[in-house]
Amino acid sequence: MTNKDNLFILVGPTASGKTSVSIELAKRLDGEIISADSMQIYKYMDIGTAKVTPEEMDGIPHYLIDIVYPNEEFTVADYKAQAEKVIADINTRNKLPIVVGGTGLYVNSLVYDLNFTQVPPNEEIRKRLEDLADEHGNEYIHKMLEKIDKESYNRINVMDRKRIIRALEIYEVTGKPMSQQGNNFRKPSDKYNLLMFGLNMDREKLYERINLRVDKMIEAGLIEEVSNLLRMGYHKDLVSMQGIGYKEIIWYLEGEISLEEAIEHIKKGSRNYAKRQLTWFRRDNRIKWVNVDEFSSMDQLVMHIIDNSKK
RNA sequence: GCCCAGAUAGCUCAGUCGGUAGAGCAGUAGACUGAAAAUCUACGUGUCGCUGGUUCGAUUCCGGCUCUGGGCA
Repeated sequence: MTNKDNLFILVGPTASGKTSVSIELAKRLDGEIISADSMQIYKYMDIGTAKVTPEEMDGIPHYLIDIVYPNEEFTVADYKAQAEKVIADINTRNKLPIVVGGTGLYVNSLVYDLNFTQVPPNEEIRKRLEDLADEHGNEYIHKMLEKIDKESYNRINVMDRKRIIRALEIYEVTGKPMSQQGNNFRKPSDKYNLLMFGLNMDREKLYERINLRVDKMIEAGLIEEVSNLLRMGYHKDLVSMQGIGYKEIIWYLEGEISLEEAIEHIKKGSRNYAKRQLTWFRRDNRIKWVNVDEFSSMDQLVMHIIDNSKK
């Protein structure tokens, strides 16, 4: 009955060319871009996150980039809330919102039936459970989970401390097991007129592009970017500083590894990450995949996507 | 030219007192409910350099050859 908001989504592994394709798409579809990237939200972290530059944007509005300082907390729930607001706003102006990014959980927060309103992280509880696990082992807290939430206990591996703790935290705060919080990760949201496209290419080519891009980041001054962040007081164990490219350069700056080793680590980390991203997106069968290699020009590629979005 | 040491998984190497082999890394697949570039799980067949010999049986022992290090001339 009521017209649903439109939402166009472009996903893909790191270095697959999302940025340039999205800008081209936005120009031709009268769109505006919303990033779905858990690292590009941070200010001052530009080179290592391969953030769009103002020149590349070419006048297309971009949202959810540079929205917090590297020492600020930002979670999926924040992402979902802000992104939904921006999407609604773009729709009321009769423009097309285009979500672009590689962070699977962020994208899924928009396209699956999830709500994150119930239990914000509680550092006190986490610390206490963390200490318990340190003292008695993961098995101990895993057993605690078994008693209160069998379903989550079966789903979560003993070694996955982070998720065990989260499940216990939710129970402690609400008195209800995590598995009964009413989120349905498998149920697609019907909130939008949705179009999803995924960029991909041969694995070998993708890895070559990743390796090359890491070299370019170093040339572009990644080391300076990281030492500036440290100088500004952003500490190495902040979530933001755990990003690929940042933690490794910090190891190098602290003399733990050579620059060459750091670069290899960054390349490997990025390759592994790209693979994990693909695992995430492959399971969503709403995504129409586009093999970048099959197109000889950006123009052709973008036209192909636009043609397919009309069907 | 001679002497020595190697040659085993994509890489670095272990091993088989003779019964066709296994670690680390790389890689692959997967999970993901407020850290997600995080966190976690699973997955190891390769003419054991080539070629003869001994043997019921050789990647393993012996000979020759090729290649790679190192040394001596």
